[in-house]
Amino acid sequence: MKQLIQKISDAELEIMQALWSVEGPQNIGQIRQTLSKTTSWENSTVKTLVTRLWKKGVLKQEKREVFYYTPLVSREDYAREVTGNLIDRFYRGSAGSLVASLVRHSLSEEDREELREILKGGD
Amino acid sequence: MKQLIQKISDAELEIMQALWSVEGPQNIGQIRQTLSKTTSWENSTVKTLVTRLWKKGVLKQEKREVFYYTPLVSREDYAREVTGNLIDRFYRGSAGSLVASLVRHSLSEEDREELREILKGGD
DNA sequence: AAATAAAGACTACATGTGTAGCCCAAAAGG
DNA sequence: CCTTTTGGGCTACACATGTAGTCTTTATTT
Repeated sequence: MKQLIQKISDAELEIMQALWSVEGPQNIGQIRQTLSKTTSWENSTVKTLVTRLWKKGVLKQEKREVFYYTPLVSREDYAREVTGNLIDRFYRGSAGSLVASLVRHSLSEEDREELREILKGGD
Repeated sequence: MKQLIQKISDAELEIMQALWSVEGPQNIGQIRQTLSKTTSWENSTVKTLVTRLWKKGVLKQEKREVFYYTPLVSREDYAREVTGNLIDRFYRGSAGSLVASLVRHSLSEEDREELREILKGGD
C-alpha cells in the first residue's frame, strides 16, 4: 500500500482546501481571498506553497494575464488516500474496525439511525 | 480543536507502534527486535527517534541496567486524535459523514452485517 | 504616462524529519 | 580479566516545511 498521491503538508493542504472549496480555477489573489477566513498569509507564502504543490503534481497552472491554478487531485481521492493510510496505521487495515470504533465512540443517535437506513438497502 | 497530543512523525510512529505492540516496557534492543519485521534501522537511528519522542512527552524512560521505554500515550488515544483530525479536515467535522463514506465505498457485506448487529442494540 | 496594486521569481532561514556515524561505557561471555 | 556486543551521548547532514522579504514585471486606475 504505497502512497499513490504525493504527500501534502499541513500548510499545503490549506491551499488545496481553498482550491477544492470553489468551483473552477483560482489565481493567487482569489486563493488568498478564499483562505482569508483561516489564515492571513503573505502573497509570497501562498506562492511558495502553490509552487511546491505544482512540483508535486497535485495542481496545474495555466498562464493567462496571470496564472490560474486548478487541483489535479480531487478532494475525494485524496481523502480516500489519507483515510486508507489511517486505517492501515491504526485499524489493522480494516475499515470495518474503524467504523465500529466510530459507531461506538463518536456517533450520535441520529447518526446511528441514519446509518441503519443506509444499511437497509441490503447491498 | 487544537492538538492535544504532540505530533508524531512517520518514523517516530514506527517506534510507538513497536512499543504499543508489546506488553510492558522495552529497551532499545527489544524495540529494534520488534521493528525488525518492518525496518532495519541502526541503533543510533532508533535511539534518536526514541529521544525525540521522549522530548515530545509521549513516552517515558526508566533507567535500570539500561533504559526501558514505555508509551505515555495509548494507541487508542492517539488513534482517536488522528482520526478526529482526519474528520475535521476531510469530513466537515462529521464522524457520521466518514462512516457513511466508508459504508458506501469500503465495507464488505460481512462488515455491513456486523454493523447492523452492532446498531441493533440501540444502546 | 505616472502612480498603485498584484503577481511572479528568487532567496532566506529556523525548525522538523529521516537516517546514521563515532566514540565511550557497561554488560556478557569465554 | 580481556574481548565482543549493546546501549547511550553527540554530531552530522540532506531534504521537507512554515513563513516571509525583496526585487521585478504587469496590470489597473487616476
